[in-house]
Amino acid sequence: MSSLNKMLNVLNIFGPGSLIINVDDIAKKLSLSRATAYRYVRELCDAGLLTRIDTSYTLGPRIIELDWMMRQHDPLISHGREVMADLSKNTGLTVYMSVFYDGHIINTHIESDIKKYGFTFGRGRPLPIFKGAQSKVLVAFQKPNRLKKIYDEQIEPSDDYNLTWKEFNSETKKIRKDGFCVTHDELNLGLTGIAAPILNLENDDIIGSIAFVGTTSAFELFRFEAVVERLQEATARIEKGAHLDNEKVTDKT
Amino acid sequence: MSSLNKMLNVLNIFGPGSLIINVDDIAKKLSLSRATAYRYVRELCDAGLLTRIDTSYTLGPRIIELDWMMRQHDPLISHGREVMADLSKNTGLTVYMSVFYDGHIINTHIESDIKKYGFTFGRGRPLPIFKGAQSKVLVAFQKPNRLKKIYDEQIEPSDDYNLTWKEFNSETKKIRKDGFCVTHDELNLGLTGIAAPILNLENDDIIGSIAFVGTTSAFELFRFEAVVERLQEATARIEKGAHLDNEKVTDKT
DNA sequence: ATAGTTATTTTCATAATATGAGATTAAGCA
DNA sequence: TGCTTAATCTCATATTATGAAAATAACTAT
Repeated sequence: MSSLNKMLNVLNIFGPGSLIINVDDIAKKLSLSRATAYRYVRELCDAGLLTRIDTSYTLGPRIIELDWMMRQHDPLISHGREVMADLSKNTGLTVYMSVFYDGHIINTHIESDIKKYGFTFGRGRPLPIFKGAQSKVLVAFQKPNRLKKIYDEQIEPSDDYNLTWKEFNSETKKIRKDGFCVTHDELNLGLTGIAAPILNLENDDIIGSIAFVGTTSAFELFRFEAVVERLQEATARIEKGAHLDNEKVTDKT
Repeated sequence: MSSLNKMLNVLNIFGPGSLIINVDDIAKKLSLSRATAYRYVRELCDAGLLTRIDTSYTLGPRIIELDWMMRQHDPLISHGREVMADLSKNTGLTVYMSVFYDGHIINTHIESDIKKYGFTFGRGRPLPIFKGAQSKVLVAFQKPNRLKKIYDEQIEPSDDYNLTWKEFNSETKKIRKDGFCVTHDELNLGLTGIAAPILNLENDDIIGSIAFVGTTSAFELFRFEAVVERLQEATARIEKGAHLDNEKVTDKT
């Protein structure tokens, strides 16, 4: 194992339950000498990924700043923010934007009347790989070789799922054919979600998803087709916006 | 320079204007061989700090997830969120929470009617070290040796400031005496800010600040003392909440 | 599906540096 | 201003990071 790898492992020991750690504990947990632990911590502090609190260490300001930069320049967010706010305002439902990133699914933006949701389920909230409308859309639209990889690595070996490759394959095929996905009670009891993909217009790769989420009884008020239509209008607008950005960038070169 | 340092330098070249970079450019910018650049990028991708897009690389999902974790477990945010939302609702002003971190000042939470503010000035937005009410409060309440260090390293050498140590010292002393700070037009023309410190009740160290920000004309509506009082009620509540958390944690050990 | 292209990893010898134990210095605190 | 604890430095040695080129893997387009 390289020193680079060992140093980056320091970040892994920060989690709920241990957010502030002193150097001796870091050394112990990663089987490093005190001197080496101090060296790693110093490098990470210099980079801003860690910071000192009294005589212990915790995650640093650089993380917050980098996330801000990512948010500022994310074309999906900049084109989707207002669109999503409108959807939320007009329906009273919560609207999520989510992405697939290295085999992980996370929310990247939320628009909701309920402030608490923004805190708990907002940007950065990890989601299971194939539960809930967002996740399923994001997975279903991956390229065939990726789909297989996801199944082999994350669905098949997991106790949370009980899907044969055939079942998985036909479920994703249906989602691709429909162009959206509806789920009930998969992430939270009593909640329904409807998600649609955001595609890259140049090559049809999926780059994100938008979802309506609300109580199942709230959804009973709506005409299903109308909700899907609104969702797809929204994704279409975001797709076009991101596409235009792309053209501008490629023009420069 | 250590390999650790060189690897972490890769993160520095991602910024507005260059958010997606290919390995050859990384190698060139940091004077690394192709092989080494690939090695660094691989380590950073494995850690989730970078991620691949097509054949280039960009900041990764780990940053978003780490920020989410920091937000979830930040005692100031969890105790301040609702308090701040109430302040904002009752006044129509924007309410900021900010912290001092390694010589940098950043916003960590915002409550505002104006959604756009949340995007642009929200969590992660860097602030100048001694302009605006938040920054000034956060600096003024630092311990004397830190105060001197901040002046020497960031105020005195900067063209943005024209303060002698004596002036700086008396300005911070006044802020400490008042227990709050008011500024006009320092960050944005036409805006006024009022900030108060959030202190650690055990040792009186400053751990953050809360600020009202709004147009100067909006402030004319309010009785100044009443606004300050509301602000200090809010900081007192957050201080007590954080203090209780602390006691719980120390009880465990 | 397959060839052709480009991106990425591996190999290997060597130079560079990461490492640990203890000594030294700096920082924090009463 | 001392006094305690945290952090850095020193130095010899083992470890590994490095670059150039070759091998492989991942895409693309047919």
